[in-house]
Amino acid sequence: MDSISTAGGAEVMKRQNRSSVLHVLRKESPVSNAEMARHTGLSVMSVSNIVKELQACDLVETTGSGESQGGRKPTLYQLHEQNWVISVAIHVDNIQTAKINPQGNIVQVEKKSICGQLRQNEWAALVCDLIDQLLENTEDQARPLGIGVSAPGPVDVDSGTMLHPPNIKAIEQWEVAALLRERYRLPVVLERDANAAALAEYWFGSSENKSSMLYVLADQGIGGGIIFQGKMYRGFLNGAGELGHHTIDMDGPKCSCGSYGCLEALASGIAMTKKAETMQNQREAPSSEKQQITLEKIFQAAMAEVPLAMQLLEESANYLGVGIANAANILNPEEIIIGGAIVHGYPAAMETISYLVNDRILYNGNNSMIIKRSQFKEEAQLVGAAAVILDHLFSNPQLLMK
Amino acid sequence: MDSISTAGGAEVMKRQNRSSVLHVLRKESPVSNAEMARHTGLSVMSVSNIVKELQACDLVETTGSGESQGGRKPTLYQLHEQNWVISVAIHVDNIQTAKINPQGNIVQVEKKSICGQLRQNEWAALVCDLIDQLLENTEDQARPLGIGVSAPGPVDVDSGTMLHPPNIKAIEQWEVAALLRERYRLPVVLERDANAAALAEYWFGSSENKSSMLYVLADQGIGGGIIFQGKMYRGFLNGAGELGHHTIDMDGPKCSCGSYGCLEALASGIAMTKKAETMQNQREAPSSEKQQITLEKIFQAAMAEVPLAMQLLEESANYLGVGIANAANILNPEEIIIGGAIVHGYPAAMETISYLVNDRILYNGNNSMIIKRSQFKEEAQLVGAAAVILDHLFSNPQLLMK
DNA sequence: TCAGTTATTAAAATGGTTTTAATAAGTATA
DNA sequence: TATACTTATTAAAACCATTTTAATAACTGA
Repeated sequence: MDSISTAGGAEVMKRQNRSSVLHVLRKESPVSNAEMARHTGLSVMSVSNIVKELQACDLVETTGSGESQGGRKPTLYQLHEQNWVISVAIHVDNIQTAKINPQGNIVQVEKKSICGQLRQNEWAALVCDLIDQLLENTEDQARPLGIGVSAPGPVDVDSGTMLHPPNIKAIEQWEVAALLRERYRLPVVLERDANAAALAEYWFGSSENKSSMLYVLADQGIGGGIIFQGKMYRGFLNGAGELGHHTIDMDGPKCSCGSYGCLEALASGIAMTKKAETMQNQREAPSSEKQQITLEKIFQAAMAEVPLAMQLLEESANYLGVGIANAANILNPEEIIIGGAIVHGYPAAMETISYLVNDRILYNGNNSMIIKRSQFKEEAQLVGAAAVILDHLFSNPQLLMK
Repeated sequence: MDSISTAGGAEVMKRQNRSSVLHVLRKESPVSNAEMARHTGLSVMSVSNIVKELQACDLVETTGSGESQGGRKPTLYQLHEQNWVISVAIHVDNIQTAKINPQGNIVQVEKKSICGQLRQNEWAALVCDLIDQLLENTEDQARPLGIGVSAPGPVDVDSGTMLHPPNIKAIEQWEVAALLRERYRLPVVLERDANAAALAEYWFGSSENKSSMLYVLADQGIGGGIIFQGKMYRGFLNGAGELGHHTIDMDGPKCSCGSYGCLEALASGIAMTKKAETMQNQREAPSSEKQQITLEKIFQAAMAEVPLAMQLLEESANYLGVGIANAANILNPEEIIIGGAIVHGYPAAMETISYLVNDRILYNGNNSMIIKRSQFKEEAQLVGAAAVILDHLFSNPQLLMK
């Protein structure tokens, strides 16, 4: 059976319609039956029945009644606020877990920093510990609905496996989804971090919910996530959106990936600190006391208007502008959201980037493409992991109901 | 109503199922009811009924019976070969029209070269003339099912309007779809040329029908089309796939689009001829008789192993390799097909490009990404326009079935 | 207060799909 | 050659989520 096809009988229809209603509830809530009917194209009666079903499963609640549109006041509904999912964000140097409700609000967070090299089973133990902490003080009525995991790429989404993240040597072929599914008996979905962050922004962040969005994560490295037709586009091997590793200067410096002149080798936090170190070495005697340079310090220096720092950041913004314009010409998204430390630590970067992208983009009738800074900062992946599992559950409502 | 949503009742289900069957008939024919049921996920009974319906509309025909799989021989079906659509390919210097059947075979072609500047209404008259010629000697039983039009971008697909093609000055805001729909009383769809060529390759060409494909058209200019989950991805303003205008060398030459170092400014046919002219001028006295350089002549020179020509083409292939690798890292397609004069006039380009792409691509487990040369040459857009209208009809079967 | 609008609900009708069961037409093996 | 087993097709009945129709509820504005 073709996975693309949506053919089928009443069962398929039922699933699609419940999925549609759930997605509308998430996007438009609080919302009335009548309005949901307009959004989904279903009859009011069907929506009414479906909502009643969802209420019976404690997935939906009433939030009072809305303004009259000239007749009887509508009853408004939303996804039940007390429901929550478990969200896990695996980073190179820390792990976060959280309870997050369907509105994308963080109810509780647990975090653990990681010093030194951990083995794979130590990572596993840590993740489970943090989840257990979330579950401990649970006198909630509501059960967790599922677990979403965000992790550095590459990942195999289908099997829920972390493959071999370049900056976490000890992890290889870790079937994290299977582990958690087994242990907690819940639906589990794994997603690459930039994709998760993209979905966080699309669902709960600065996105205006256009049908296509490019999310760029500009931090120590540079990655991205793509939304096509309201859904995440992962590509063949979950490698879509790796715009950090596209060449914008064929004569540029060598990149960690082996190519030359990649955006990441020119504009990333790592590239900037490396460049700053080189400049420092040139100016001071090699034997003198060296100060450890970090991205954070570059931001601070720029805030203090140190010319070299400002120049470094401005250069980075320039490269980002060119690179993002490239991606925009290939993808032609309706909306671009830029997140990560660079645009938050040096807000002026957005101006440079916006200018360059608008200047270099081929098709942009009436300058209608939107380009914005992300709403989420460090918590992007965490909220994103929640969005990922919620998306999975809403697209497969049979996992939630009955 | 959200355009993304597939919610609805029996009517929606019916349309989706007929659409699925039609698409399977196109992809897998000749094919039995039972096999179609497996492909679509529908019951055999439903497929049987739907096929019977399609037969009644003369859309499907039997092609005898297939091999036994251990039981009764299956009756095989395919889309009726005698049906056809009208295909129109608008190029900068010529117009082609054709009758094309659902198997993608060209039944009849008409072509008209264009010398000098035509006005918009002259273009219109010419297109209609060529279509009329197709319809003239029609003692066919079957009527044409619809009209597909391929044209240089930018185009507005929704309204079927050619906006302002940079190389056809006289055309601006030409509502070509409305014109043809009015005149011939048939469904009409307009598509950008590179997208049409991409669909031609995906449906009828070298594609192995993976779920995602990047098609690159490397000719005088450089463009592209993207297939995503088996469907064309157009982007916001139908501008997706414009990888000709992404920068691969920030210090590169100025491009016609205003940017610097675009792939098109470095690797395209126009870029090569320009470069060849410059070299010629440097070597000869400016007053001497100059030979007009064309892309075709460069290919011939390379065939004759003239070093300069070979170097020019090899350089172009190099740029293409880098540019396509960039797009591959952003899109991570399962399959890349490269068409246009450059890879057909200089086949060795494929080796260079393949090598570079495979070398520079970030995620490519087991080298499983496919990279191939296109099957279609000049006729790509023409066949593509047919694919585009067929796709439209198959996705909206109510247009076909009474 | 009455006419007009919007929202919700109940019961019946609808309509395409699936199920069940029967038939048709092959293959493989003894 | 007969028998058992497969696979494909077809007909009638059952199914089931949706829509339709009609009635009711609740609010606005003149």
